[in-house]
Amino acid sequence: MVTVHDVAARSGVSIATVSRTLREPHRVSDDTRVRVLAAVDELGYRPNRAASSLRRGRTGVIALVVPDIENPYFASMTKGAQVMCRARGYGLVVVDTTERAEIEDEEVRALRSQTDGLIIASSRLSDERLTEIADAAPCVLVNRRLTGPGEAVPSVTIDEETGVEAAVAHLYDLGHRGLLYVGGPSRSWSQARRSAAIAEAAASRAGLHLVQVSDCVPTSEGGRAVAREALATGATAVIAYNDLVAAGLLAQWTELGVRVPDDLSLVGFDDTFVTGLVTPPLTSVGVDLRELGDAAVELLLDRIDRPDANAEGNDRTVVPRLVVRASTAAPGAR
Amino acid sequence: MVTVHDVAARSGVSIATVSRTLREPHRVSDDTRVRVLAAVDELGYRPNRAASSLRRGRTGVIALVVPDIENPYFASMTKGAQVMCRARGYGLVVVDTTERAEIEDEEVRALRSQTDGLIIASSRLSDERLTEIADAAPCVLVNRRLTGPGEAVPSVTIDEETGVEAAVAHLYDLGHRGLLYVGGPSRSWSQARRSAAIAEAAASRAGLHLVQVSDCVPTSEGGRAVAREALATGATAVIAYNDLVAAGLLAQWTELGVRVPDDLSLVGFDDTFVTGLVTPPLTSVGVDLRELGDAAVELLLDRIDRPDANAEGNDRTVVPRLVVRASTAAPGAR
DNA sequence: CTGTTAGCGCATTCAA
DNA sequence: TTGAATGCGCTAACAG
Repeated sequence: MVTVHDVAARSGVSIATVSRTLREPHRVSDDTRVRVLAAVDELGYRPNRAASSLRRGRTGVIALVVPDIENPYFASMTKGAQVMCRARGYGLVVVDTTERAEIEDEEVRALRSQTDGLIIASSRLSDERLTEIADAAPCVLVNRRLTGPGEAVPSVTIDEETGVEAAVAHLYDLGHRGLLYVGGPSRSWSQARRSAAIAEAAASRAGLHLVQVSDCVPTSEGGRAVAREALATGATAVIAYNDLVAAGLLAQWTELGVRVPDDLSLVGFDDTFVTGLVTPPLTSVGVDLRELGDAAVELLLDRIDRPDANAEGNDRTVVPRLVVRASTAAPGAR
Repeated sequence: MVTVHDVAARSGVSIATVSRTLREPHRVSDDTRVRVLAAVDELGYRPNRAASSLRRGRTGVIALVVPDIENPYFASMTKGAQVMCRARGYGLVVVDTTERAEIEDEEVRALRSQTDGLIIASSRLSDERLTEIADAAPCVLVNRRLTGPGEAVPSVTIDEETGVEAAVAHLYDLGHRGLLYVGGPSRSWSQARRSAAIAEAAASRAGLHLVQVSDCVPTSEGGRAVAREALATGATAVIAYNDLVAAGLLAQWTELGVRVPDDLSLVGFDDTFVTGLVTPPLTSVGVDLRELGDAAVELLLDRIDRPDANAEGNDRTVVPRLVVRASTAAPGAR
């Protein structure tokens, strides 16, 4: 292992100067700088992160906690976070909690003292717990906003209302009057918001009849499982909790001989790459997920790098857009 | 921050005993152990990883380097690796190289000195580079086996021959005689192996005519792009480089009015969750990807934990299985 | 079984 | 502009 001492010896300066050359290049003379950097290069020196962390009290690493990395939603978010971290010289450790609150709690507890900050996406934890955590370490929430005592916790959330409104408007304008919403897990914060937003968007439209099914497992299997029930509602348009559920519905319907969009229009959520995998390609509403990851990292790093910034104004809202593809059309070609 | 000193003070022992209680519980008396652990608990003490790493010369963290975390293939692998790491008390940092060799090279260079070991999946680097890397740090390769001087580098690979053979046999036995293989990027190690294996499997079967298309972009868009060309070959059965390509082919064919499996049988590769997203569900050949991640972590940690184990026998081959779903059938229902 | 002690490699005082 | 010296928190000898 190459250390500062080796570099110092090679370039004929002290270890302090080596360290300084790397951290504050402007504080050494041009001459020494080149000599030191040359030595660094020749020896292939890389500062030991553990030592540096110990001394500085910061690790240069942040953690991203997600429920399930296999879910395209979080995979894309992770990708965005990764890119931003690279750009800002931070390391990123990704933790998959397998959707379990205990694991999330445990991991977060461990992580907060070993990283410079946390991004917690779609948390399963209670408001109280999250407030505690944010109190102990820099923290950004994604898909969750705390109200009350924890409201100082910065967060990145999606403007579900706008997204839902666009989807409902789209279907309504096509002529649909019977609408079904296949909702996800009722404990999910996003689910609650989407469900409420859909109810509201529907209520404000004359003649639009809304039915909601809830607690669908948010996977394609979940979608398959409720496909029949969905048909039985007699709706002509269906909005699914996410693209995976939509894909499941679509697959099962196809097997049952129901055609989309001829017999039934279908809208997904999140606009993941799944939309392009199925036939017909799925109309979906969502944000650029990489951007979501990006934004969370940015918010967190700003927090860390200047902790004296005002705690207010630290929430970011991302507005989704409706991407119309081939799974929606006017009803009644039947 | 709570340190060993706080715990020591609280429990009336020395800092050495605190450390010992945590690392080698059997080497302290029952009495002290309970006292120390109680203090640890009350104070919420967690050993500082940076300090521990610095002192021990090990970080307790390994890195997993993948080309693209958004790819379901690597997402699933990551999940497996994550679970195994948790079980063995290691941290995992996942790095996405966005399919770029320079980034992979750079990241690996940085990572190898800051982690206890590396898992490099589907590397874009040259054999020479990989040999060098493995020389400098514990390293496990996934989907790549080095021959010659680097053959001591442990690896986890898939028995492509067996998988391909199963797929070809399945189609042949169904009665197909015109087979098309839509191959992936020619620089890919897996692609080369699959292509060769298919040629061989086809050659050994009387009357089977094989056509290969190569360098398809390994995404659903790539599949869509070659869909027409694939039809033009006149084949009655198609094997795609991976499930994404298969999904693309399927989607495009469906739009063109070609029915699967009635007009054409289709087999994917990797058996990812994409198989269940499309209609009809895709016959696919692949390994359990989580297991692949598991195996890689296990191999690496064994290497790390007992470095004196013989360097031989450190390769693991995982045998894929053919999962027959609804996208394959006898030809000529036409 | 337990305590004392000496660093791990680095960043940062403080003097020069 | 540079160098000498200190200690971050922890673990592993070693001594008792």
